[in-house]
Amino acid sequence: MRPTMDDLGEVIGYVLKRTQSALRARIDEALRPLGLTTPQYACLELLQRTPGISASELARGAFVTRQTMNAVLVGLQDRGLVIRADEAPTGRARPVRLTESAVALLAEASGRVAAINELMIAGLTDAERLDLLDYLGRCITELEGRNDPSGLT
Amino acid sequence: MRPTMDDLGEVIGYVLKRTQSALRARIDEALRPLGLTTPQYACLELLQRTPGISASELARGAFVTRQTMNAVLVGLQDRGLVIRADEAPTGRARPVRLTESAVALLAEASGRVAAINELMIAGLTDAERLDLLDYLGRCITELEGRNDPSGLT
DNA sequence: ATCGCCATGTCAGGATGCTGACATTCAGAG
DNA sequence: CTCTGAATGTCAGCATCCTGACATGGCGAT
Repeated sequence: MRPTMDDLGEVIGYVLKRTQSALRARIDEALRPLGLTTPQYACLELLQRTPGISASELARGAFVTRQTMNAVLVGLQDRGLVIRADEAPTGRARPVRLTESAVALLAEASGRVAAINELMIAGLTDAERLDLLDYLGRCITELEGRNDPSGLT
Repeated sequence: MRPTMDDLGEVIGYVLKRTQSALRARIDEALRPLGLTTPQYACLELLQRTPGISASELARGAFVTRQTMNAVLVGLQDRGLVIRADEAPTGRARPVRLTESAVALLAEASGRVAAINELMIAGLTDAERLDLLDYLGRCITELEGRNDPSGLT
C-alpha cells in the first residue's frame, strides 16, 4: 500500500468508511441482544436528550430523511418504546416522547455503546483524541461548506 | 456542546458518522448524473484495481455481505458494465470483469470522487492528513481486535 | 385578508444491507 | 480414498435509506 501524498484523499475516504463500518458493526452486535438496531438506538438517544421533538428534527439529528425516521418511529411505537402525540400543538409537527420501558432499555444500551466508543479510541492519547475531533470537524466544514441552493428534494 | 473528556468517545463516534454521512452525500450527488450509486462505484473501482476477482472478494473490499454485493453486481450486469464468467475456473468463484463502457464511465466517476476527497481534506496540512490517517487506523485496530472466532455468519 | 413560501407528514417505489439457511465445490486430515 | 471444513453462490425475508411527489398547516409579504 504505502500511500503517496497524491492519493491521500482517496485513502482517507476509504479509511473513514472502514472505521465507520467497523464501529457500526460493533454497535450492531452489542445492541442486538437488546432487540435494538443502531438507527433505533440513535433515535431513542436523541429523544432522551431532547424530549418532545418532531420526527423531522429526529431525522436531521440522525442524518436520515424524514421518511426513514418515520419508519423507525413506527417500529419503536409498535414496541411501546415511544409515544407520538395524537394532535400537533402547532403546525403539523407531533411531539414524540419516550415511554418508561424505553428509558430503562436505553440506559442499558447507552452503556454498551459508550463502552464501544471508549474501546475505539483506547489507543489514542487525550491530545490525539482532541486532534482527531478537530480534523474531522474541519473535514465536515469543507464538505458542507457550500451546497446547492437548487436541488433540495 | 463543548465536550468534556469523559464523553469524548461518544462525540468522536458522532462526528465520525457525521463526516462519513457528509462525504457519502457528496459522492452520491456527484455520481448521480452518471447514473451510478456509491456502492456501484465502489464495486467498479475495486474491479479496475483487481480484475477478475469474485463477488465474495468484492464484498469484503466494499465492507458489505456477499448477498448485497451480488445484488449490486446484478444491476451492473444488466446495464452492461460488468461481465461474470459463465463457469468457475476453480471452485465456485466466477471472475467478474469490467466492460469497455465501464472503463470509460469509471474514469469520469473516479475524477469526480477524487475531487470530493480532495475537498474534504483541503483544510488540513500534509502533516495533519497523515496524523488523521494514523489515528483512524489505530481506531480500526482497536475495533477489529478480534475476539469472536465463532460468529462469522 | 390572501397569496406564496416553507416545514411537516405521508404514500409509492426502488436500491442498499443485514441475518438465516442451504447447496456446491475445493483442499486437507484421517 | 473418504470425510470434514472452509469458501462461494444463492434464495428468502426483513430493516434501512433514498428520491419523487403530494397534501396540509403556519407565517410573512403584498
